[in-house]
Amino acid sequence: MTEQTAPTTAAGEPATARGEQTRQLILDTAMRLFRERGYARTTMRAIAQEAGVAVGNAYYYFGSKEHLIQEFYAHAQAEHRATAGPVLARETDLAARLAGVMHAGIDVLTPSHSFAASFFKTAAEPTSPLSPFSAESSGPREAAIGLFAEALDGSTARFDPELRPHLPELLWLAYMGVVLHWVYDRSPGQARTRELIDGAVPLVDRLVGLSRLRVLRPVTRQVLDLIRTLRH
Amino acid sequence: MTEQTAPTTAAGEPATARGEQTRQLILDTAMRLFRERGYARTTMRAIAQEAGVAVGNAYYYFGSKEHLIQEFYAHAQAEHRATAGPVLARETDLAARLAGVMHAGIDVLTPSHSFAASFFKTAAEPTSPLSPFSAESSGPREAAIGLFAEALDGSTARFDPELRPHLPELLWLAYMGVVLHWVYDRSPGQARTRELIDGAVPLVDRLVGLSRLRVLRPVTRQVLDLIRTLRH
DNA sequence: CGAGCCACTTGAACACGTTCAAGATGTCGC
DNA sequence: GCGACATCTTGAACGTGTTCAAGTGGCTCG
Repeated sequence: MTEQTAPTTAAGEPATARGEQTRQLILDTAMRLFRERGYARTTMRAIAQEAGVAVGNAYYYFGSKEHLIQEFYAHAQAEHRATAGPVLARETDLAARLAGVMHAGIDVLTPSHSFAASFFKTAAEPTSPLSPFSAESSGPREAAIGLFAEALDGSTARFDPELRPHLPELLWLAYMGVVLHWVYDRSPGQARTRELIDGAVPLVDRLVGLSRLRVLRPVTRQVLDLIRTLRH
Repeated sequence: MTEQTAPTTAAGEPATARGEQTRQLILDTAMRLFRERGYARTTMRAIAQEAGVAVGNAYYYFGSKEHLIQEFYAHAQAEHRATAGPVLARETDLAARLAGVMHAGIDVLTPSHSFAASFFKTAAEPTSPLSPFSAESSGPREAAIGLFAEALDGSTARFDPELRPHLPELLWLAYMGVVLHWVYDRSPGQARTRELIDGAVPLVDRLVGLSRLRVLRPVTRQVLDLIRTLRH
């Protein structure tokens, strides 16, 4: 269904106060039901009924069931920024800043872990507008990468300056790996993922520092060459 | 639907020659249609009709539409092994062996790139039996990891022996990253992914060799500690 | 105050994956 | 040959996401 043509733009934005209200009502109801029953077991009919509107009305505001998730996505992104703010204002150590940003991201996602898996399913599809690599997601993606740029620039860490242009994106990619782990993490409270962050961040910190080392210069160059090749 | 209880076992294996034949017929038809029209646009009704059987008959042999993909999955795994065989018999250089295994994997997948994306969508769901990390996939997964163990052991490369127990799985993980890139790769013939392999393999080769370096001993330890922590 | 317009709302209808009770087909023991 | 049993095979029916032609309501302009 989504295979041929993924919807490129969301359904119409509301133009009146009444519309805005209905839209919010449907969205809130959907999020509540998703959390209560999970994504798959929440039907569009149930959402409409609980919200007291017709099924077609939900489709007036949201192009598909997936688009309801996209809202959640954007919301989480904004919350991530807000939650990471204090840490970035306080810490100067790179490891602390990175850990802060990553933990903040997981903090925001945690209450939704149960249905984030289904969310992830559709997000994983390359043609889906929900994909973190898609053009439609470029806004939130850039914002997230910016968060890592900020974590980097506000720190006292020293590293090979050649790395600077690409490091934020690499860190974001590592964070995507963490999120991937989190999605699959069945340990209570996703504690395993917390351990992953706490273990991986010092490692990354150390590697970044090592980039100043002479022996590793060729490796750094090789990494950068690879990135440049892939980028065109 | 798959959210609550993912089907743990495939539908009944055929017990008669007739059954085996019907099963094969349905499978071949499905694969043909998947390639022709893509996964989403191929309906179970179409498969049944083209195969000349009733819709319910397909469900007698395959628990769901996803299970049809699982067949493809297993088949590709076996083919990967076969395709990688000659390279592993010929080469002794680690980089050449790794590149051989990875290129062989992509070779096998390439004809199915168009519908592998949809395949990937369901495989990405953590609760899906199709997930490369799932218990149901442990057979193919172990086989794939074994392929990398073989690539490692048959090579002349030297590295920190402490790495040996974990390296095959790490290499497999890197390969999963390559596959992920391939799925998203829209360049003609997925040439970009080939470049990724050719660029990343020498890098991995070099890093593995560097593990013997004194300065990097702490980093190696840190990596191994992290892995051990995550593994329990 | 009325006509026209636009934003919104409705719910029946559609196509799809999936289920299942009923039947058809073969095979084996006697 | 024949009954009994396991192995298939059938297609109508169900629940789902989604569409769309037909409304409904309130606002503006004259």
